[in-house]
Amino acid sequence: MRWSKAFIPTLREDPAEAETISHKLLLRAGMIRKLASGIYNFLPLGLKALRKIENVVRTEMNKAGAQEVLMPIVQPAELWQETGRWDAYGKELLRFKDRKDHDFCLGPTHEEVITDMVRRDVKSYKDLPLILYQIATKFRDEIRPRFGIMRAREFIMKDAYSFDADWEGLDNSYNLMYETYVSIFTKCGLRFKAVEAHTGAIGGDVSHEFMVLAETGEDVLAFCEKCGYASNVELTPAISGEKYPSEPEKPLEKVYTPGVKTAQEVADFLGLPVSKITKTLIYILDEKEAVAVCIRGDHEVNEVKLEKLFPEKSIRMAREDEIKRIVGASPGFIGPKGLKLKIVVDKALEGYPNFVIGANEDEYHYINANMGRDFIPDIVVDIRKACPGDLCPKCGTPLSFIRGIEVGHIFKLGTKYSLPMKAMFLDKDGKMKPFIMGCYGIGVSRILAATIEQNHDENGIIFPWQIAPYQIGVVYLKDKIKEEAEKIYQQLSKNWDVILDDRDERPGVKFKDLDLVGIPLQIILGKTFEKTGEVEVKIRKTEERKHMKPDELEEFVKEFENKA
RNA sequence: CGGGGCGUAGCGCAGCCUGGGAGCGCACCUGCCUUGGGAGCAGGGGGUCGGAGGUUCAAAUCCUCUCGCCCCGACCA
Repeated sequence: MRWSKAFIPTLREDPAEAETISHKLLLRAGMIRKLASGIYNFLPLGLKALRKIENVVRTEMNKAGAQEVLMPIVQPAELWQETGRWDAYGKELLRFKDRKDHDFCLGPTHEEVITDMVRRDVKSYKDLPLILYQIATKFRDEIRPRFGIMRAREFIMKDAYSFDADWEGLDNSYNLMYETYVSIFTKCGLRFKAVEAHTGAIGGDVSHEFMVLAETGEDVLAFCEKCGYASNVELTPAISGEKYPSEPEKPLEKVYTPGVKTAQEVADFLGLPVSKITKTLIYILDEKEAVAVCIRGDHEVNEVKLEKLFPEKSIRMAREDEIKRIVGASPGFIGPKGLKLKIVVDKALEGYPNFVIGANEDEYHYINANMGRDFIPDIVVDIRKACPGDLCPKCGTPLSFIRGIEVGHIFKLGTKYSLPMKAMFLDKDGKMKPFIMGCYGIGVSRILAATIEQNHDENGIIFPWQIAPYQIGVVYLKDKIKEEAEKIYQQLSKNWDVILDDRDERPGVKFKDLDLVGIPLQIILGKTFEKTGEVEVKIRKTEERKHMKPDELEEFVKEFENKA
């Protein structure tokens, strides 16, 4: 491609709408433009990068024996009603009616459609296992889209579904996909980690997330450097590494704590560490029952654990007015003593002597509270998020924590969809059985954003070789040497994606643009070329500059590619 | 859904409080000049000031409504 002919509208300044690095750079590099909130156009350069990612995904999926299909984005309500998700899915499912007044939705995921596809035509165990996938547009009407294509409403996803005759088969398919994902993300040049994960709206019991490690990630991962254990903190058992000193129980004392509400404020007011404060949160179950959850002030409630404690029930925090009505005191002054609610106490309070609790009376707390003496919990369980200082549930080593961007998620679904949709096959023993399913997603457009979050510097994007829209950029700085640049461009284009900056621009502009869009190798013909006949090769990532004769380039690029 | 902010040229913004010429920088076009890190000079094109209604002799500016976008919150009391 010649830059003079290319539609690559780069921007000198950061657009005001962008907050995160990847969002700013995608806009500035002329790869995407917003059409509406959470809905983006992909310009040529952005699409090219996307295609590169798709290509890696497709190649590896095919290698694993999966077969590509394409399913519609518009889906009939009937299928969603079969699994009950028409009602269960909530507002993220964008629904509408056609001219005949029939209900449809835009597909946020395709379990129903694929299950329907397979149940119509797969009748025998002989056709199993079967793994089908597509790379397609999804629509989820996110509550708050943000960070550009990182959390968009319309986005590109690779979703795969496996069908097996039994659970062993599912294990095989699942492991196969796990390995395939490892090679996909490795080939994309990403630093990532696979973690045990929460299954959420898709369902099933086992799942793993693939997380690209980046400061700006929305998820937190806990992992063990020693044994390799890793999980999303939503799931990590909280095992305290702290040993509480045995300390005689002091008498309970009510203290006046005017205007201090948060645990930190209470701690500061009383001159105690935050860990000595407890906070009591009120949750509403199924819109009728209230429960109190009591944890240390320096800990956080893990609502996924709460959900598991009360399966099948909807859970939300109580509003301030509800708390006043139920407890008779304001948030910030709630405590377990004398509360006429079910009281869930976090395990970290077991054996913890002399802590502070709210008095259930505005402006007052109790100090020197002791569990068992001053209040009796209904349940003592692990209900908090794991945090630094906690121990690995597998080997007891202190855990490490890191932020990540979820780019892949694989699930063992079992019969969650096949059973309600009556997707059955005839097994060896002559019996009808439901398919044992798995599903496997990769956020293709999100990988593009995640790649940039992980690979950039102050000058712009630094694309990994495998997914760079252009791998090589050729620049000449004087018209006199245009011919030579042209020759190099022609030559290298036979094997690689090359862009020739033939614009009538000053050198600075060309260099800035090349850096901004993140082309891994820059071949520069300027002063030195005129003098010595050697071109300069700049490696974007390391900023190394090498000089060589034009006929050495091909060999150099091959080597560079092999190391990438 | 709650709170906050913002909509003025392609992008970034000023002007609004205190009503009366629609501006600045970048980008774009023409010419000269320049050519190793987003040059300089001169000239030029481009706007229903998000939309509707109202107040006024007069509205980007004041009032009402509306649409869109961004941020925070909706989970730590």
